[in-house]
Amino acid sequence: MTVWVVDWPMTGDDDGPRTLKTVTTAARVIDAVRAHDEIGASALAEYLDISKSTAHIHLTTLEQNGFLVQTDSGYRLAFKFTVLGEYVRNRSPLYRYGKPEVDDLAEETNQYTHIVTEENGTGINLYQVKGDTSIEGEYQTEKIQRRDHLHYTAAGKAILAALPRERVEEIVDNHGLPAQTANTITDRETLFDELDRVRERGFAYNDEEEIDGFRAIGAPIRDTDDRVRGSLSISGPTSIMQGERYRETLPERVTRSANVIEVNINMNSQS
Amino acid sequence: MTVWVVDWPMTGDDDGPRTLKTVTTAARVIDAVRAHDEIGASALAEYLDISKSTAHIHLTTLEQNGFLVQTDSGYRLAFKFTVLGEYVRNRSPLYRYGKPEVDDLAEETNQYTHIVTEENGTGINLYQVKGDTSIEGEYQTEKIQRRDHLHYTAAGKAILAALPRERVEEIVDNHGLPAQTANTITDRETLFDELDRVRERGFAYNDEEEIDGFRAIGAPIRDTDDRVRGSLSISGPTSIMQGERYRETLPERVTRSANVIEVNINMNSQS
DNA sequence: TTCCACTGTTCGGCATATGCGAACGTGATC
DNA sequence: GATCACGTTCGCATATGCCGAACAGTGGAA
Repeated sequence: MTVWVVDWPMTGDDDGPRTLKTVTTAARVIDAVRAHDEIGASALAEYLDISKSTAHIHLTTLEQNGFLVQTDSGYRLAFKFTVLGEYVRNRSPLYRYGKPEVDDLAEETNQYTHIVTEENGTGINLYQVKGDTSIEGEYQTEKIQRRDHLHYTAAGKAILAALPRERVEEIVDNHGLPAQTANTITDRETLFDELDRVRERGFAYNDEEEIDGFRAIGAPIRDTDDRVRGSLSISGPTSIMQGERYRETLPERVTRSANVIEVNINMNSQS
Repeated sequence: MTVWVVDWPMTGDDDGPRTLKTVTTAARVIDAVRAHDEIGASALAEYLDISKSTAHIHLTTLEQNGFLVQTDSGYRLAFKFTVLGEYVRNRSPLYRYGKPEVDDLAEETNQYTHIVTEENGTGINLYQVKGDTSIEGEYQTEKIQRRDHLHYTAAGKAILAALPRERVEEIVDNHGLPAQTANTITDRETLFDELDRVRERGFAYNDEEEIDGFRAIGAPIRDTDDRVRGSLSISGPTSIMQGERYRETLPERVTRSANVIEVNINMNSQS
């Protein structure tokens, strides 16, 4: 039975390479603050099983360095993360050249469109636009704030299919194949069979594997060296994702956009 | 002569409260990686004046904890920052309730519109939309990736005017009043006079104080307790920011949107 | 090819910075 | 006004972070 980490893979303190215990603790503090939205020294000490004074000095140190801000009732993550995060996002050619294409695609199809990349075996939602006919509510805005498993999204499967098999094995080892719906692929061999089909087709389907009643189509975006940089995907309720539109029209459209992004990235290619 | 820190205020290691030296070093590593986009152990060691082995263990520790990723030619900031940053942004009521209003305002006026908040005495660009008639190019996308001084933007001055005087003094002490253009206010008393006028009017002007040829109008967004949460502002070339539009129409429109945001925040007010 | 110069990586020892517990200060709540 | 819970400070013992030196791997130059 494999065990998978829910939030951030490998929170340090392994037996592997030498690491700095204090820094790892600081990272745990950041994750704890994130998990609680807002937290004080005492609660943090209990949560992380460290002394109150240690919790306190970690909080104040992180505050001094701009990672946390103190409010009336505790500490929370500072906007420094937003600024740094926006820098990281804009640094990525996938985002820079993908964004305009996502905008076009969303407007044209009126569906929820997003661009995804992979880091440490999980999917990062780099950009997304909801078309008019797509789902409403909190779902979309929340999605970009978290990492997703790759095996139950169209974007994720498009990426997995483009990775070398041993890398996929490693990812499955680390993160497992948790089910989201009854359709989620939870078996290793079934997943590899599916990835074969994705490679044949050139794009991936997600047929109610993440959310009941929702389908998606994802196409990979590759390097000149054929390494995946990420993927482009489009999703919506099954009611509008069916028939020829689902089998032909949308896949072609998504693949075309993915190709445009590839070309743009590779034209302006450095790094 | 006061000295101001350009990037992140107070990079720890003060004589003030006890802080963790190792964590502060890790923070310096993060800033260094950010400054270089990508960096290796040797270069980092030289840049931060630490030993190569220390640089190495810091890099690997931060990588283990998901803050850095290793590439062919060094380490760079990971998308973890993007995910955390997006969480922080969405956590902010100012962003959640401000975004739709910014979208409306930008579409209606066709100008560059943004929402700003303050942290550690600098302005954070939470959200921005460029209208059709606004400036083109890299400027807009870059702005959200950095912090700005508050004294030379309309949004910033709107915030400063709503802060208690001692807080403004403190901010000026820490960050100074560097000039951006010939119009930038660089004198302390002139600034306070200007802030008085902003308070009288209820909104702030930026008359080519940040960029030559560009004006802006900013209005504060307040709490129920009258504490500033941030501000809303609109900017554009002087050619379309003049006459009655500049003196009356736009200020009224911006102030109205700011009020709408205030109401929405305070209606759903917690935290 | 061989050499060199440059990285990244590992190791052990010493100094010290870290984490703890206990004590203190402070503000709320009953 | 007493009690509680929290944030904060203090000294101390020891774990641990930092260093220098040595080792390994890589790429280029001759």
